[in-house]
Amino acid sequence: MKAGPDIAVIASLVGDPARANMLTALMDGRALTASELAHQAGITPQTASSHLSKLEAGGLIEPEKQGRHRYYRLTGPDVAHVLEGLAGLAERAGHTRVRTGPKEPALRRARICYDHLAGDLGVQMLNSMRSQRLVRQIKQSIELTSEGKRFMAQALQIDANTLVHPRRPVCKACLDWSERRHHLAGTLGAALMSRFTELNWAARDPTPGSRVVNFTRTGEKRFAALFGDATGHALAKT
Amino acid sequence: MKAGPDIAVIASLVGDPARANMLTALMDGRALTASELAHQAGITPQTASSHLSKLEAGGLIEPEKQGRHRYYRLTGPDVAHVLEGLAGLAERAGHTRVRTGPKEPALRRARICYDHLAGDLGVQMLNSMRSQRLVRQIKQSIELTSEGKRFMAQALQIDANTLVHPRRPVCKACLDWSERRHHLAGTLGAALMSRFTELNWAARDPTPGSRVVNFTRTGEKRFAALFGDATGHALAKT
DNA sequence: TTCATTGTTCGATGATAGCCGAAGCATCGC
DNA sequence: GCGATGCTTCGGCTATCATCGAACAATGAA
Repeated sequence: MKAGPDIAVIASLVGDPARANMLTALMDGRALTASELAHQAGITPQTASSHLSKLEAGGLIEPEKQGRHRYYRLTGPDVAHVLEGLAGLAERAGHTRVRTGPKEPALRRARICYDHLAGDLGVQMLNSMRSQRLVRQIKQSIELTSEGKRFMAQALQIDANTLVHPRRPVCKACLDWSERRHHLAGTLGAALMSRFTELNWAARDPTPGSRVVNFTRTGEKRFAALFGDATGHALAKT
Repeated sequence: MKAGPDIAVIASLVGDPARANMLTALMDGRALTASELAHQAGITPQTASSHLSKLEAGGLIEPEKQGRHRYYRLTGPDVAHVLEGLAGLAERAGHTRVRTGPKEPALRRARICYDHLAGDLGVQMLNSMRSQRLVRQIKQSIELTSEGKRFMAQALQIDANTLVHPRRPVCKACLDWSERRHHLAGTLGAALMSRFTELNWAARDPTPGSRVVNFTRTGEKRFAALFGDATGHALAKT
């Protein structure tokens, strides 16, 4: 008579409180690690692992391995839209919820990730480079366009030809620790960071062990002039 | 730490296969009886009753009592949108489903409901009257506008003043047995039907006990000229 | 009234699924 | 190499919840 589960299987995935908490934590387009999602949902890692594999099998989230971590994000904006719709119905029915807060503002703003720029400004830079078509991103791999090469030479005196390295890519998308979006790694990312310090636009914080990067006033202006503040909006797919 | 159920409660309502089947059966905006929804879901009436009260408590459906029956419909187009979104995600994940078929075409087309016109044409007539602003509908109650009175007098020689009755309203929305949308009842509905027979536009089927109404060729043309074929689209609320 | 139909409530049963402890891989840093 | 961290798999426990039988309430028809 009737067909299989259909929308019920998807809805039941969202229907579990633990999974729903995970999904709402991912709604802004960021990617979170499995253990963070477990913490968000208030469950142990082993339970979270079970939930995450179910969500992945249902096509709601997709993983990205990065070292020991496993980052999860929503598979697309349509998933977020459905979640928003459900939240709307829930609100209409009288249910509410709370939000989380930020922490460590300086570290979130700008910091060193190995040898390149990370944090809010790092993500912002890559977003701007994408929208200016300085780079072209196919899946995980990024490459510099011809306009990008011109831009690097002209604005920052970086010769793209000197960046090629036998064991390291020129451009690489690196998942950002605080923003949970990609910023630019690779030899270009490193070259940009060292250029910023050479030009006195920015410097690593003197406190030993700190990874905070402090921008000077003029440095921040010049940076903004080159890489705007094209703050990617919430649902943009990294 | 975390707030209440939030979207999980809503999603878990849709997450049960039986409830999901009920909701998808309601997605086209029609209203169905409790027992029909039970049949759609393949469960017994008592189980369906439990599900329906939960869905109603969750604000996804709303009931309308009509005689012995209890018709349920979605509370609004937003519910249907969320269900569509879930169906999209389910389809993307590889799940499918089937559809039901029609039956009893003549009876669905046009028939007598007590003393007025029901079926596809009955629903069509009320829809057309609404879009022509001949009637004004507030909630369940319908009233004839001044244009409506003019229209009735001019096109069909019906004097609205003769329709008032101590114990029966002039206009009344009556839930349609086959279409599951409203058609026009009340003294106006009855007057229209008898006028149609007087004008030889339509006649009750001669077979004893049949409630089918047969329209003549010219009758169908005249009827269409007055009440167009403003087929209400799926998500229009009744 | 009496009967039939529709829909509800109650109670018991059963199966699904979330949950965690313990152990097993994989990766990173030393 | 070693230990630490992050994540997964396995096994068993428990609770929630869908399901149906039976009885009850409400409405319409004869």
